[in-house]
Amino acid sequence: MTSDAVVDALVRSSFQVMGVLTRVGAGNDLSLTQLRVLGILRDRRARVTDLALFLGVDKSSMSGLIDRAERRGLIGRDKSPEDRRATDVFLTPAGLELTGRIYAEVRAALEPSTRGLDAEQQQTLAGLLEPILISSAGPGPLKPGGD
Amino acid sequence: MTSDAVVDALVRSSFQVMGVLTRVGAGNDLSLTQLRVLGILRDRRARVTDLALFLGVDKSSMSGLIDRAERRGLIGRDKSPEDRRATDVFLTPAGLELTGRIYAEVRAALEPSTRGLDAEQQQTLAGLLEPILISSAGPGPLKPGGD
DNA sequence: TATTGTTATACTCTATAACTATA
DNA sequence: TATAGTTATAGAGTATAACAATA
Repeated sequence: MTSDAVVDALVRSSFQVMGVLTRVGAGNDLSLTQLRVLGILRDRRARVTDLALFLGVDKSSMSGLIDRAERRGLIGRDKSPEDRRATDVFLTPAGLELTGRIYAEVRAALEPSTRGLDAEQQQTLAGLLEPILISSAGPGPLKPGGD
Repeated sequence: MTSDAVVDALVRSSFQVMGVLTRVGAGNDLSLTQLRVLGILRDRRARVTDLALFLGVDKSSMSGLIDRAERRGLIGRDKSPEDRRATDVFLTPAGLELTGRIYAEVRAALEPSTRGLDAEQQQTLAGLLEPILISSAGPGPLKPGGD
């Protein structure tokens, strides 16, 4: 059985974290979804469909997101050599640089939220959030955005 | 000092919680923002500007959100008796009913995420998230969506 | 036939600017 | 003058449907 208190705390803290991410993104003219795309591509290439699955959006929406980021020079597209139907998406040097700066901003912006916890509490919190994550995150290069 | 591990766990769990909320909302033809509006109005009336401040959106965006919810019969508007410039927004009986059902859905959808934790761990988690919340939540009827 | 990605279309969400009504 | 709210406008994000290219 799950108590309402945990659920409420999770939901409210999530809205707060999302608020921070939204604001940092907006400060760089990036939506929350684009922020995630950049984060995913930070250490790998990915296909359009895989990105769409992971983010839980339609592939047509993904096309638009990539279009706009590509127009800004943050993202590039390559025809996949293995499957000529597929398109590999990747960060340009400018995209990589921006992503790095934004992630530093996110950590800085979230710092006040975690400042109230000492090192041990932070470790405990990270540990308790782990089982919540494993219910969706898995191995493999990218996982669908299911629950 | 804040470790990257906590921040990463917070961000990732938040995206997962948002994913659940987005899916539950979509299943009821409601955006995340509209879900929040209904949640806020569940136990109080609120003015347009206060809602906008709390959600971190412009008042003109708020007007549109309210318009669409009103058109669906979920929300009503009243001219405030105290200040005739202001508009009080509230849930209709249909809106209240829908909100109740949706919140039950959200708890059910989030249940698998918290199932891995026993009662004591859940309590600990809620407690550790508390300091994160207090950095933004406060007393008063509604608080702006700042960090 | 099935899959990958794009395009066309329509609607929601969002902010900015201009406006009305009230304070 | 300042504040509360709406409307007009424009752009991003989203899904559905139809399409071309490839498997």
